[in-house]
Amino acid sequence: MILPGSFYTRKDVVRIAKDLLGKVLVTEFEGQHTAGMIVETEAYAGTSDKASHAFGNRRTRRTEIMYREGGMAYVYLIYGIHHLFNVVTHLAEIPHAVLIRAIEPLEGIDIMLERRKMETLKPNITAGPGAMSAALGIHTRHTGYMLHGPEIFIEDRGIKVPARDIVAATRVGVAYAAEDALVPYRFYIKDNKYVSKGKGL
DNA sequence: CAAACGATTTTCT
DNA sequence: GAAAATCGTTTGG
Repeated sequence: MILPGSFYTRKDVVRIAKDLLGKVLVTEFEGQHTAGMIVETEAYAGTSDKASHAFGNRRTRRTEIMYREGGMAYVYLIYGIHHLFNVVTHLAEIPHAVLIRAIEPLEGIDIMLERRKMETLKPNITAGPGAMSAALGIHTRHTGYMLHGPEIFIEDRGIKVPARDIVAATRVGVAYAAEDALVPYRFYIKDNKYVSKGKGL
């Protein structure tokens, strides 16, 4: 089943980040169906989190989407090259979000290979937020899209991830965030080949 | 209006 | 392991 809005509007962004592990992210762009199981996420806890774009209640055209009600996509460009896909959470006016960092390909693998210009299926096809977005065809133009379709949605297919298989770690690429770089807001499925190799602290 | 920079990936040594 | 690639957003004049 497709996750309902109530899944995203909960107030505990860390809990949502953990709950998203094992869910299936699906995109349907121009008739191209691709899907993968989420294996790695990071939580960004709004105005008090120095690693968040919304730190200090900063509202700009780019971050405005995080102040909307949970349940939509926030996609932005990083390093001028990579598109990163986030899920907006919490209620309106509270800018929380979960970054989806990696998935395990399930459907439309041939399409992903083509988008990534790869010959064979290797873990790095979707290991890492920029790579994953490229494989699924996600672009900054998709910011604001609802996460219950028709083009982007996240499903619960009954996959259960045992608590002992969820690993908490520090977030990647946020060393500038001082003490907030130390919080264990990154979650991934233990021993999964598609988890990115990015280093926390 | 100009300048600096980043929630990364790839390539080359 | 280190460095380059590359551009929209943010910030300062």
